Amino acid sequence: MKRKVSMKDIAQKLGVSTALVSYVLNNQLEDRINKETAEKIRQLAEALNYQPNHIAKSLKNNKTNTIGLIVADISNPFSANIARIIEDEAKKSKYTVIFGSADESYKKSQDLINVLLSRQVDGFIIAPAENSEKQLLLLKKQGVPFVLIDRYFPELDVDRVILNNYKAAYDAVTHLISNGYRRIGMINFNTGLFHLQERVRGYKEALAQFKAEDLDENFRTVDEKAIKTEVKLRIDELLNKSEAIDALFFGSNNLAIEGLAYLQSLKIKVPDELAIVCFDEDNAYNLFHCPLSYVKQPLYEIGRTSVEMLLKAIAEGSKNTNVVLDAALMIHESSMAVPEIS
Amino acid sequence: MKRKVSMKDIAQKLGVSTALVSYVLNNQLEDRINKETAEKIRQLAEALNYQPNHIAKSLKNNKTNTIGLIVADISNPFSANIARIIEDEAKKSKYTVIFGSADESYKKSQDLINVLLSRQVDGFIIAPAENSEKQLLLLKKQGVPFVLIDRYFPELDVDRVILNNYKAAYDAVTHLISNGYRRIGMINFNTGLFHLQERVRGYKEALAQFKAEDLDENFRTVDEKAIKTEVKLRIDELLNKSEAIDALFFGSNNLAIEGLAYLQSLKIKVPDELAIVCFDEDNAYNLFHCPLSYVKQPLYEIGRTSVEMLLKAIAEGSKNTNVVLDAALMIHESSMAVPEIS
DNA sequence: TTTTGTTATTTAATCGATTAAACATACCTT
DNA sequence: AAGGTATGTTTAATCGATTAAATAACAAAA
Repeated sequence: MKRKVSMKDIAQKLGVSTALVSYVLNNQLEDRINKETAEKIRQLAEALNYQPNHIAKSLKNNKTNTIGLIVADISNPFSANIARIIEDEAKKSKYTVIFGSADESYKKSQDLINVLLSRQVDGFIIAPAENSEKQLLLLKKQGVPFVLIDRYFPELDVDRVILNNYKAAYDAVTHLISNGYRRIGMINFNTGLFHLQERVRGYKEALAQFKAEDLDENFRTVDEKAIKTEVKLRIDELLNKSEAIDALFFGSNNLAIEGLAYLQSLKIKVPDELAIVCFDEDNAYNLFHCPLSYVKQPLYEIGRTSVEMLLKAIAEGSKNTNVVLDAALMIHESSMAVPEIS
Repeated sequence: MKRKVSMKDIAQKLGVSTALVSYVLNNQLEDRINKETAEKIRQLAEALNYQPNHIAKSLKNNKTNTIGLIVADISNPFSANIARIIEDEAKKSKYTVIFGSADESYKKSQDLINVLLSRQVDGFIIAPAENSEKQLLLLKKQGVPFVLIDRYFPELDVDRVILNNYKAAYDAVTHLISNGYRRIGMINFNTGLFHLQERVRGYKEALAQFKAEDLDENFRTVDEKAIKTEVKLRIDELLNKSEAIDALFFGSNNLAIEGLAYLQSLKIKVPDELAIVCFDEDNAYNLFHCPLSYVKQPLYEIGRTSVEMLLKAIAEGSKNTNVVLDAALMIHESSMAVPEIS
């Protein structure tokens, strides 16, 4: 790669100091600098297509204007959508985003954090992996600004933008109940991730309204690593019980996609044979034979708010702000069958 | 953010020079350095959790070990999947990825290139926007290493990893023909992007096998900015003709998703009423009422090869290598109806 | 004893930009 | 004429690491 044009090049060609070039190109000391000299510098910079070396700037300023974004998997639509929003928001403030996928592994997450730290990112936006409390605590102790999104640890007092997962699930299941469904199943990941537990809590709390005991009867979990096979098994279980479920609530978009694909292959009619509510939005939902009800996360708000909070934390230090956003329940046909009178 | 530990800190605490610290921590001059001194330095570095300042390193070495990835839109599954593969491949060689979405705008694309260049990325992987030939040519003239993926400009002699789009489309349509379909429609973007034109060429060439004239009869385009509304209009046109189409080929995943959602809402039975072949893979396809045939791009190969080529171009200069990969036609029910005998 | 070699470490320049402080010149004032 | 002020520009240190070249101390060879 050809050496790029530096301030020194400009300075030498014009017989001035690099300091002067710097002042001019940064519009500093404007009232002191000779207008013609300034103009000459500007013109030559333009002519040579001078691009400031951001690396040198960063070294001097101890500021890279870079955000490290750590998600579970950038190829997951949820992560990718958030990434896009964060990218755009960051750009508005002249920040650039470096991303990494942690794959639900706290080891990978730690590696990523280290790599990005050594690249002097000014702060992080993190959808943390399970068991990563310790590394986050360490990050906090080091005074590194960061904001958690999506996932979090309730006992960890840090900046975060999260969903009221409990309420979202509670509302979804209550909606099913009020539409007459009584044997409502839920499929969730078998995980310690708190935000997913909150969804379970919301599900059970809603169930408890009309069902005094055995709230676990129709609740199933699948292992994140064997999602394809286990979702099928769990659905089979729930459908082949003596009292088969009449509605099913999916705890995440991944689960919904796999589950719906299986229901499709079973030719199960939604909502007549089974009502459905999904968590998260997904383009894919539009291809299903029945318009799907789903819990819609305010992605834009999450992205916008997290960037805003991070930039504030970078500038003024963290205030450990806890922003809780509400989901919207998007109701469509999949949860609205007129209950049969039997 | 607390100031991070530097080599200077280590050097001062041990009363040695930073040079020595540098040599030790980089395992250089190993046979010259006193083993005990080396050990002391290593231990202190460990104890203080020293992380090298990659920015300083980059400035000195004129090498950032960073790849700039420019895609159309990181929130598009195709881009997101590629991004993930590139991330993993880059990591293997200790490279980090900065990404940006160009949104099919050559202006945004140019801005991104400038921002990433000023951040001294070592090279780019670019899925170029329409009309961006000039900026790519400039990049080439500046000696900036880059590899094009997905899209390309045939007259531009640069490194690239592309699909044989012509063959992919030709095979897809030939498959439909050999299954008895004769009135085969195609919906594509109204665009100058060469790779999409190649798909059209493949479609028409295949049609030409049994149809001498008016290859445009069942070909329609939609504007990228009005995809939702226009896809519906075009499908209506193709279905409401005096001789309605009996098969439909979508030119991209976006088009397929929108189109299939509309077909779903029209309750059109696939493949009985209409056969379908899509371009690109998408999770969403599994939710459709009929397992879909689609053209599968070798994403992993594209990602792996592009990173490999870029790193080689960074190290040794570009060889203007042109890698053309073949797609796989994944045949499922949507294109396999037994043709009615009439 | 002088030279040569070996081992261990430091010095100092460099990467490209930033910026406080110094310097230089011209012009006013009293 | 001495001092002050405004204008215009340069000097030099700095950010954190790298690395060629220099240095120092000592042992071995001539």
